[in-house]
Amino acid sequence: MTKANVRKSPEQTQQQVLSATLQLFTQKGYFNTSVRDIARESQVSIGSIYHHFKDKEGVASAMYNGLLERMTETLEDVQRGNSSAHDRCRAVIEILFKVTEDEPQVMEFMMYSKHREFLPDEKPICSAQPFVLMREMVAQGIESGEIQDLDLMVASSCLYGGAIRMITSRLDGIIEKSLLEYVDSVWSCSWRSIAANK
Amino acid sequence: MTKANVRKSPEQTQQQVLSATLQLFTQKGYFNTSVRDIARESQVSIGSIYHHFKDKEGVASAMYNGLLERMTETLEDVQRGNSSAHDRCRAVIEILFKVTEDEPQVMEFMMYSKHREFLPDEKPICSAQPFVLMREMVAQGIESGEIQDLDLMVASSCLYGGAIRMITSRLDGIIEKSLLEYVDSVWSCSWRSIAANK
DNA sequence: GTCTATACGACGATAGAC
DNA sequence: GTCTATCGTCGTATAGAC
Repeated sequence: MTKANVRKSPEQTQQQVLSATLQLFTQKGYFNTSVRDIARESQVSIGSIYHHFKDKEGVASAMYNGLLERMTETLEDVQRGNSSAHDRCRAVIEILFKVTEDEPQVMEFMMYSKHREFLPDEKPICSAQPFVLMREMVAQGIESGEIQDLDLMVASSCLYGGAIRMITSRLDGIIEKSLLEYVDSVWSCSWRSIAANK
Repeated sequence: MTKANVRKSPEQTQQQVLSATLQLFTQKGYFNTSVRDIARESQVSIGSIYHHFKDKEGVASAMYNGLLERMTETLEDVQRGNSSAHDRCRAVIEILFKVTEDEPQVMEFMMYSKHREFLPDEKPICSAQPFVLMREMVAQGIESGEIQDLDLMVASSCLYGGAIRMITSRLDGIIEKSLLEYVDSVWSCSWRSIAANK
């Protein structure tokens, strides 16, 4: 009775902090967000934040790696659930559009922040696991003959580049309708750009 | 003799500041760069910097708008120097690759920083003049029948998206060769993705 | 116009009680 | 594990001499 006056589990506390942090970082950016802001929004005291995370950078790092991991699992599901490069890559674009619509902050933080400015020890995002997986799908398509025998970076950039620009445009507010309405037309352009001639 | 003890023109002083600022912002980011840093690197005192620019944000703003203007002029040249959408858009991609190779900091600052975090009053970059021009070229191509009758955002994203990803990958160091070696293959993919069927 | 010195506030991080 | 109060640092911006 003396100790357990608060019913929050440690995991719950951490999750509250990470959730508030995601909101704040995507709204105002890392440097415009103070640890005090995080404490206020998450209803967790500064002391507790520093107890659970080494420092402010530690909060950002935990969040970043958590989101990368989630995204990696999603992409692994896509890989398992489809057999051809064509179907896999299309499913990837559909999933990315879906996440953009359902959790725009997640997409914003993953694809659209300059992590190196506040996480100097992380690899650039395009070297991170999800992007590696996306390129692997393209590589398999080249091997199987579905995709033209292009340089891997060229093929990946052309296949995913259009979709990624649609995502950033949507996050910037210059596309008003849901991205899901554009899946078909974007995909048919993207695939045509690199598909082997039958 | 009493007044003119320094032979620098005001324009030169401003240019020194802007040049040092571009280096610092692309190396360390806006928030990791202090006005003291700018003063040291540009050999201009803090007082003079605040005399010429309203504040730190003013320095960033002057630099950003200057670069946007330069880029706009370049694209207007491209527009005048070519007649078909095909030739114009190809020339745009070639110019963007060239700038990336010759002045990577310019490209980095223009396309790859989160301006809204430190220039909250600026429009998102994809609404800025150079991007508008790029989309206009696509719109003309749709009108003339060179390009399929797609949604303008879809067509622009697919046409330029591959090239833009090549640029960011190059800036991130995951492409080692000069982008100029990739112009032909990127362009043939990009154009194929949206070209009308003859 | 250019400079140096300084005021002022905010932030990250810690100490230490509970 | 959680909290409040506080410390020291650093960054922006200004004042005022030249």
